[in-house]
Amino acid sequence: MPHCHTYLKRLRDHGYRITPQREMIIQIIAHCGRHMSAEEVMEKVRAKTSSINIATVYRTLDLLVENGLASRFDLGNGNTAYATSEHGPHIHLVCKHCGSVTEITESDISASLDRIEDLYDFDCRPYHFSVHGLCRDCRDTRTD
Amino acid sequence: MPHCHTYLKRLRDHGYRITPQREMIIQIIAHCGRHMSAEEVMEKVRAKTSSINIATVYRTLDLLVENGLASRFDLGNGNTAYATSEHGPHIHLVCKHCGSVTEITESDISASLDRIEDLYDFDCRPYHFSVHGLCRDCRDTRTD
DNA sequence: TTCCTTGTTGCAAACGTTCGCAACAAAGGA
DNA sequence: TCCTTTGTTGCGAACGTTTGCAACAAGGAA
Repeated sequence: MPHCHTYLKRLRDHGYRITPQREMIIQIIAHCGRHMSAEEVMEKVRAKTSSINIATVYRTLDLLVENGLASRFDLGNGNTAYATSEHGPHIHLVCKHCGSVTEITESDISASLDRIEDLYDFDCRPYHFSVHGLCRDCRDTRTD
Repeated sequence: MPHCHTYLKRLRDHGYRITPQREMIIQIIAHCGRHMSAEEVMEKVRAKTSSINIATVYRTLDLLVENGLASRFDLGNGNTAYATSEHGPHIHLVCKHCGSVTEITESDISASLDRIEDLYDFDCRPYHFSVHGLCRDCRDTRTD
């Protein structure tokens, strides 16, 4: 459900300027239902227009993350992905073997987050959060 | 409690060769009680001997992580740290504002890990695991 | 509408990390 | 002991990402 104008409004309300580059990048990640790497966003940009600089793509994605409009995920092996945060926090199970990513809901771990807040007086903001391990298929075929 | 010879033996038992470079890197991270970045390891190396190549430092740290002798931590803002895994899994609370790192024990979140395993049939291996949020001091001084 | 302020962009350089490759050397066998 | 095999190293190039800076342009004021 893309709401590009909502994202743009939020940015404008925060005092940021709306540029053609930002509009295009927001449109791309809002319309793409899944998470994307910066390089994938770049490719979509190139397909549409005379290429935006890659530094601008990174800066715009960072801007969205900083303002809570998108999430940044560490997919392991050094890869980073982004997605709009329409559905609240995203928590991922990343398989160390095959790299598959399973999305879970925050409520599945809320008990532990509450416990951490109580014990350590630490305000958990798990907007991007990955648990690394082995998915069922990979666990069945290896033992380490 | 450094047990360099234990680490070296484990590597040899796995079929890896023991080189002066590996001995030195293992000695450095085993004797340093806290987590270190690759660059910090490199500095310690330089202080002791005619510099080992940085690529060798990264390769050795990766080797230790892959063989369960060390852990790799994502400290947020793109920084990565390493530490020997003498005390079992390390779970960190990383403050998004000041970057402070608080170590917690696995038992604090074991209930959620068990729940994830049950619900998603996913074998959690949280040897390196970070929860991002705000520490008490930073939470008290800002609201976002 | 035009002007001005200042946030944003593109570029190029730099960063931390990884990779390919030829030279080297650890470890086992003769 | 020396030889052989092959895993490891150092080097340089490349990767993905971030940064500094001068030129540009969004958006408000006149």
